[in-house]
Amino acid sequence: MTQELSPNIQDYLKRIYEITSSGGKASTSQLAETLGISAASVTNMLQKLSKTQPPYVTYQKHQGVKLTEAGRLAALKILRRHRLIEHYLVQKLGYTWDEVHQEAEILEHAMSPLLESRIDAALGYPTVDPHGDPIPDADLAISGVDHIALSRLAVGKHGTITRVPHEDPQVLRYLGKCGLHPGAQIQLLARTPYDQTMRVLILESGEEVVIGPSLGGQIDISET
Amino acid sequence: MTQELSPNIQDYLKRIYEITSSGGKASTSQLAETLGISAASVTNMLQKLSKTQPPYVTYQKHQGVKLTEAGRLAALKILRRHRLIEHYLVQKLGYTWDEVHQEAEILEHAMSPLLESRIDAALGYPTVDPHGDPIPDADLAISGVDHIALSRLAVGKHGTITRVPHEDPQVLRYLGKCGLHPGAQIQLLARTPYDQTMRVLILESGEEVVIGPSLGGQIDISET
DNA sequence: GGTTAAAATTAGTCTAACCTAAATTAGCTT
DNA sequence: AAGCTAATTTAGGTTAGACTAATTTTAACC
Repeated sequence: MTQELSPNIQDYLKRIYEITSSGGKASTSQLAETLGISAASVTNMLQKLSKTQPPYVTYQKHQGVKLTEAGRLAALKILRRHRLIEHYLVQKLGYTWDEVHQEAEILEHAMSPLLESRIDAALGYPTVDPHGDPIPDADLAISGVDHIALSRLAVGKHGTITRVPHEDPQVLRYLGKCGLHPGAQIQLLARTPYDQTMRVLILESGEEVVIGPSLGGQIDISET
Repeated sequence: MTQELSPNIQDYLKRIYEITSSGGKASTSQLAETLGISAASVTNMLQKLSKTQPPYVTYQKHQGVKLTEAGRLAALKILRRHRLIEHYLVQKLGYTWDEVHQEAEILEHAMSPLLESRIDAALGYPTVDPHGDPIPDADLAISGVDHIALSRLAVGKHGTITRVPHEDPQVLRYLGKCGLHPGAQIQLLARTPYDQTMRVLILESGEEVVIGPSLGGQIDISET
């Protein structure tokens, strides 16, 4: 049961977790696309992961996959490592938040339980990573904060950024330049009816930023 | 030419470097033994490494291998990462010197050039790792300190420990308990003629330790 | 200089991932 | 309800790196 999973498999499980965390199933083509491999390869792996003892996913032909409890725990374990590393690189080694995802993507697979706990302690047992994503604790419990997508915030309302997308360095550099990091106070000034583009006021700097709907859907807010 | 070498190949090159650093060639069986794989697998790999463009080793049937310049540089690159990691884990994350080798063995393959330089800077550009092994600099230049094996020190002479073996945690815990770390001042009190066992005085603590010849051959001293 | 033991090599398999090309299925549109 | 298209699966092949078993080479000894 607790035989070490290959880095490869861990990546699959992590990706399935990310895709399904907002509900539903992960499709073969979604996985193929985001993992950068062919759909045929994904099918193979999903079949394999559904036939292990215990199975890590529930799979039915043409229906996509969901994680089993074993799969969810394996995904959380690697996600914890990923996010701890991101936090550590920013806090202790002077990385910027757009540099850490790629680095963590590799380091997460090279991290022993001891290193994990040392880094956790060195950071003071953090609960979120630099992008605002929650870090599962040592028992893999993960906090489900309730936030709302910026794109769903009502016009005129105030809020605090809680989470931003974490993968795309370009997006992160842009957000960073605007001051749109977790903790930043904002007010939604307007939303264009036609294309849903938003005008956002950043309270700290008093500056105004324009955010499109697709990016707005990936930024989370807690209303204040 | 500068296509990334696989972790596997890096391990081979590193091992060949370690075996041949005191001169001579690395034999198939030495490599098989220390890498923990079969001799047949090693032969395969050596043939492959001697046929790359550029070749990483010079290989002739039944004659063992030596690194080419390309192979030496690749080995030093990974050795630099290995030793930087060891130093970092001890200095910044509270590891003991017997814990770091295994950890570095894995992390070295997950280390980007950026991480390497950040860790190097965070440590103040160290020149030796916790076991006294020299760390190649960013240009892969490595300092050739001249030391002598403890087992070759003349009886009665004083010296400073410069290097200890780095792989075996048990040996390291023992040496640590004795106070036999790089920098420690010692005097060789006696060497038994029959079995070459040595009595060593540790000046700092005033304690006396007995060291066998095989361990003594792996501890380096600079005479004082 | 021949015998033999140890070391090294060859030959042939195996597994984990990936791939492409071909076949099948699901689900939408008429 | 038939047909079409996109998604998915199957079939078959590749590569890296390991293995075992069988063979060959080296070197050492009498």
